[in-house]
Amino acid sequence: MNPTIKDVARKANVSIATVSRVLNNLPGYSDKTKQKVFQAIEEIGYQPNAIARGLINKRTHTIGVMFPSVSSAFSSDVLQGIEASAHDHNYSVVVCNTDSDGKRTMKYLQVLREKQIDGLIFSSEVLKKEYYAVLERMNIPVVLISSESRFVKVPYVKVDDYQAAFDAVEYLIRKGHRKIAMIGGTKNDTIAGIPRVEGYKKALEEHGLPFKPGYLAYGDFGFLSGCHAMETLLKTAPDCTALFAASDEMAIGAMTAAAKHGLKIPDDLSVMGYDDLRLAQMVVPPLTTISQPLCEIGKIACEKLIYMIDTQENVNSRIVTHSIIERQTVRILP
Amino acid sequence: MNPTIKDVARKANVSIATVSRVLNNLPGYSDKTKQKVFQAIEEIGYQPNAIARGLINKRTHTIGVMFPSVSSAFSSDVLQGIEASAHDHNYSVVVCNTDSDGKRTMKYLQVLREKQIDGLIFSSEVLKKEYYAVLERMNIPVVLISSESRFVKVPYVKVDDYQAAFDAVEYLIRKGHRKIAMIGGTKNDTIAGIPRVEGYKKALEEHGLPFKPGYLAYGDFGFLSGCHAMETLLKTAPDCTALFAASDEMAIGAMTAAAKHGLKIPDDLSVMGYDDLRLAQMVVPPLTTISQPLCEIGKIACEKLIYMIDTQENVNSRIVTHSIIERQTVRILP
DNA sequence: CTGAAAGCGCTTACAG
DNA sequence: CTGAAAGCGCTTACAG
Repeated sequence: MNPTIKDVARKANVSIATVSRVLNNLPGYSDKTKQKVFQAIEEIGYQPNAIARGLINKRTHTIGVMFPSVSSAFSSDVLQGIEASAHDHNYSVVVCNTDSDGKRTMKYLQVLREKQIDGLIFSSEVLKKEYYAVLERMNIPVVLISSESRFVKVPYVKVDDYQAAFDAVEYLIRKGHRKIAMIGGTKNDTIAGIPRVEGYKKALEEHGLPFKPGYLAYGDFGFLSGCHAMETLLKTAPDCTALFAASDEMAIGAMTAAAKHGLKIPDDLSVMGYDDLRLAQMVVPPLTTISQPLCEIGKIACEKLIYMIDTQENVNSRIVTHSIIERQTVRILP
Repeated sequence: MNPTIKDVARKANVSIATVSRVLNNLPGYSDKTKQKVFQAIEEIGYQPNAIARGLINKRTHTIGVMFPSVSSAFSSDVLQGIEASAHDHNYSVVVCNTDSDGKRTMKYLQVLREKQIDGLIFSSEVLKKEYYAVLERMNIPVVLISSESRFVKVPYVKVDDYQAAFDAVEYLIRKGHRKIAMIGGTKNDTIAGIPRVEGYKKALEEHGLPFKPGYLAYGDFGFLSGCHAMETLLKTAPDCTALFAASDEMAIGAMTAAAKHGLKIPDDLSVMGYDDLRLAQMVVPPLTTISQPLCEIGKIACEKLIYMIDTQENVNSRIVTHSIIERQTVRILP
């Protein structure tokens, strides 16, 4: 049995109320009692019971974090940031893997509610009405990562995918490319799929370049899908000089497929990715790509969440700046 | 204010004791009351408060997980497995990032204790005496991942690194290689450093091959260190035909460095990695490597932990089987 | 089958 | 400055 506040009270010869006061740094005791109490705590190795505390305070100092998949490079970097910030503020984080499954998500929302978490970070998925309904009943703050919700004003923090894709393609154009193909992510993905394709189209348009359907292929963000998409593009866009892929994995898949067909990168084909995974620096040649400050996104989201918990005030969303990491897969066209 | 058990008791016209009974599926009420209670629960949208429950039951259905870094490929895959298994058993998992820092670890141990977690999974680091001392006072079960502790009998689940390295090198030998170099991980790392080097030496020895110090270089498991180590080996082991690296990242770094010097892989140099990261399949040529079932390791560890929590019994350690993933970086020597 | 009451380990008015 | 007591939302003997 772990010692309780009663034990220290007895040991220090004071009431539990007094012990509680010194524990919580409240006013109302002499220096002498304070010493006595601390000594007693020391001697019996007392640690407060956060559960009992939580029952009264209605604060658990715990937040929930939901990812479609905790093991993705994206999630794990974001999680690292969240954890760091949470720890700084004395919060714990419980991780939930939704598998992008509605039932699982609802189940999780329920257990998080029962466990009385103080707030929730919801990442990389659309916040369905159904989810929001329970969040509302839980009456806890939520912040979204890489996602927005139109019908409610929940703050989000994310990169502007549309703009980032636009910038990537414009970068290619500035390097002299006119025939630029793209491999999009999952076709109807409203978060990382559609906006990036739109940014691509917009960049072409602004620079007076025609959009040709044959120049656009789709994958699912994964390596293999990048290989396949490249095979397609080799037929439908044989004359393109540059390629923008909506993920590093697809970009690398495309590079692999291109190499199989004897294309040299960047001499015969320039390639740009999106994500800046660790592996982007490891491939040959190293991949030029779009970088999102994932760890920082996690930190910012967590900070916003804790701010909302502490103040009960609302908070603004935040578009975080992406950047172009120049490496060696883009060639300057004369 | 969320509704409490009192509210449903009032609504259903029964005592809170009765509500509690139907909630917990205990015997002692008529079918009619059961219906009434469920109806009341439904109507007012009641959810039990796990904190109040935890205070009495001394069970929080929460486990802690400590990693040196949650964002590493290793940790995130293991975490995925842990989360999956925990969820299946109705446990939540709170993640802790120790940064391999003793103070941070102790701090975390303390908050986990205050939060009354039911058990702990401790990954990829040596369980110091200091840590174990608080764990003992917490009186909760612990299981280690990819780590063992000599002075206490805490169960672990891991791959046999010594054996895995041995197998890798033996594989190379079977393919006809006699001059095999190695890039070891962090030199004094007792978990993933030393054992792999020992396995390498043992395999050479068993096959009557001499161990030459010049054939062994050290890195820190990272990509860059692999590049550097390869540069060294090119001088100290210019005639080697095969290389075993203690991590995929180092293997790929070595491949990159070798390529810079005009070596073709696997024609001029065979390479074997360790980890089977996603990127192992993406490099050209795809890397032959040692695979650990990370997700499964996480699951097994979690299952063992929950078993210990439930039964209070001890549990055996588990060596999980690694495998050799044959891809295209090892050439058969005539 | 059902309820009143004690108690889990704390915090917080309230009274002195 | 200090303590007795109520209460947070539950569970669990105990009595009926």
